[in-house]
Amino acid sequence: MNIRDLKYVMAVAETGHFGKAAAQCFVSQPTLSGQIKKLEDELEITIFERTNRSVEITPVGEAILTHARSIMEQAGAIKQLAQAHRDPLAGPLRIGAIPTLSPYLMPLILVPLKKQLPQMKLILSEEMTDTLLERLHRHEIDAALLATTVEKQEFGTLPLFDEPFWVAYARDHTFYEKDQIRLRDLNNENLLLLAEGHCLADQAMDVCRVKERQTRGEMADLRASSLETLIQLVGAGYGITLVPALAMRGSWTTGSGVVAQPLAIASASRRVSLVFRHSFPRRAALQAFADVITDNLPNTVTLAGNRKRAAKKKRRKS
Amino acid sequence: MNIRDLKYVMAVAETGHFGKAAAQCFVSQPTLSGQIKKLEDELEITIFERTNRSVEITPVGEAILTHARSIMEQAGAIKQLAQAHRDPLAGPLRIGAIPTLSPYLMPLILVPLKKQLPQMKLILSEEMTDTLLERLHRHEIDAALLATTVEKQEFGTLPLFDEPFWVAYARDHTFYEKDQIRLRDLNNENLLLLAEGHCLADQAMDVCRVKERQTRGEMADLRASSLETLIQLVGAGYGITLVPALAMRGSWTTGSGVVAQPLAIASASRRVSLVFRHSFPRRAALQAFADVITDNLPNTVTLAGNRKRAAKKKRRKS
DNA sequence: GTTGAATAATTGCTTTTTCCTATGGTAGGT
DNA sequence: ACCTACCATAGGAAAAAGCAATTATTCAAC
Repeated sequence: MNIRDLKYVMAVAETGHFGKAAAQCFVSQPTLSGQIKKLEDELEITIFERTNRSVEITPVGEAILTHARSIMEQAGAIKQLAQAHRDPLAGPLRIGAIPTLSPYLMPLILVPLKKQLPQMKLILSEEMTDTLLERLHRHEIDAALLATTVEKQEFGTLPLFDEPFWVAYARDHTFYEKDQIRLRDLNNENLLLLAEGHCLADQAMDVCRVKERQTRGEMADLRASSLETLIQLVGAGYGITLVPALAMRGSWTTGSGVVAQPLAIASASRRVSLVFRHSFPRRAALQAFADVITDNLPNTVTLAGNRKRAAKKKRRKS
Repeated sequence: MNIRDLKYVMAVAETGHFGKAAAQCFVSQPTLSGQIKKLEDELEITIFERTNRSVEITPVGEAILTHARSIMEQAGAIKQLAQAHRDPLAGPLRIGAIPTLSPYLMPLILVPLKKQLPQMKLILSEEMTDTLLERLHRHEIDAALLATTVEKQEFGTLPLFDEPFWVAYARDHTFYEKDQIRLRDLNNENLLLLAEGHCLADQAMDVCRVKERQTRGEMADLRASSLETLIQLVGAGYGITLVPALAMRGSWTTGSGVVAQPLAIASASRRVSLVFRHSFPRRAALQAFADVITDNLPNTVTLAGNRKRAAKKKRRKS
């Protein structure tokens, strides 16, 4: 059986005429005749009772017609589905992001995204790097916003921007007097960290040249579960910490008694990238999404690699 | 698009493996690969995201799968429908019969029919010859039991049996004394007829060698609308009439004051046939139906042409 | 780091199916 | 008696689907 054959049957049933049905299907009359006959032979039934003068559908044929119509509907639905999804920008894009990035980056891009790619729908999730990679592997998300380099061949990477670390300390801390804070200034401080698994914790230790078990001070075992909590600990005088630049736009920056300033350390930044499966088919959607991000970043971060900051005014006019 | 292709897609989705899917569909892996690719090209979408290691269906693919499953179901339904109707004896047979035959023949055959062809369903209608032929032409019935020969090329005929006419008269009629009633005996009688359109009326006139307008006696304009009414008129002494042999089994034969006996006229019979469209596909069903009729007739009628009366006792044993 | 196993894609060729043009045959109408 | 309208058939060309063998890639194991 064949969808085409069913279309032929429907045409004959509709027109009551093999010739007209053939024309309607853009084939020759013998072709249509043959296909109908083939189908009848295959099913071992007579669908049309025909004489030279008339074509009448049999009761069985009538019953078949009902199902044939349903099949044509479903086939049409498939084509429409394909049509709708053909624009790779359309359809939901499942994005995961790390917790030290997501709450600060998303507010920056959601509104412009709506404007620039209205047909794109985002499904966001917020998890730590390892979890995101696992979910990416399992096709549960389509791409992940990470701040670590990923080596696995399975994945590809779209570098977005470099995000400097700032040092955060309580207003009454001695750092408040300094113009520049250098690496050696950090060495004597109690570096507060996020919980294990957060890449920010590793990166902070990396910048400060400490190893996992060397965390100093009485709060060595105290690790915050979120960046906001971490800031509160800093404000309470438990120590200092490093925060990514975009987090400076968080609500905590005003009236929390915590001050932050850039570090005078060149390497003190993390590269944020969009990581995806190489096999993911909608590369264009990812690229468009990445472009929206890089187009809408504040100057506190540096665009990565070959990216240029877009001329925003010009874009708005067009 | 093609039902086969959808089956391939479903197999891949099910197994997550092109090779296994191919085996499941009894084709080679390259064949299946090629067809999937063709379908993807045709729809301009990616249905499966594949690496050497894994095959994952895309969201679009998943959506398509739903419709594909529905299509497969409908296709299966069509095959089942065909299967059910493949036995040409099965399925309803729409039979029309003339009013002077139907009420007397049907009681004889309905029970044996149920026994011999339990899968056959009859839809009966009772109308006069012309109406039946008209309905046959319009495909409203599949065959007609008639007592007239039909010339139209459109129709075919299956002769069944010859049914003699008997003469019916009131018990106090002079015929009651006669052993044999011949043509000349009829000539002086008032021949009562059925209403116009009934073939029996024409045939009775034919047998008695009278023409339409020559009907004799005071009741020339009185024509009965049914055979039962006709008999009542005979019983009331309005005249005589001819009745077909099978009608002798009717309820009127006892206690109505009407007597019937065979005519001593060789040609005084009508041939009952099954008439059908040449284009009607289920010839076997008609033949089987005809066989049931001829197998279950009383000896008052003579089987037509090449038909033999079945050995009933033997048949019952087997 | 090289080899091996697994697996989908590609290639080249064969078989099957579909399609078209031309022709045949039949029933109805003029 | 011819003409017309119509579906069926025949023969050959084109397209599609199929297969076996090979290639390419990636993961895993030694």
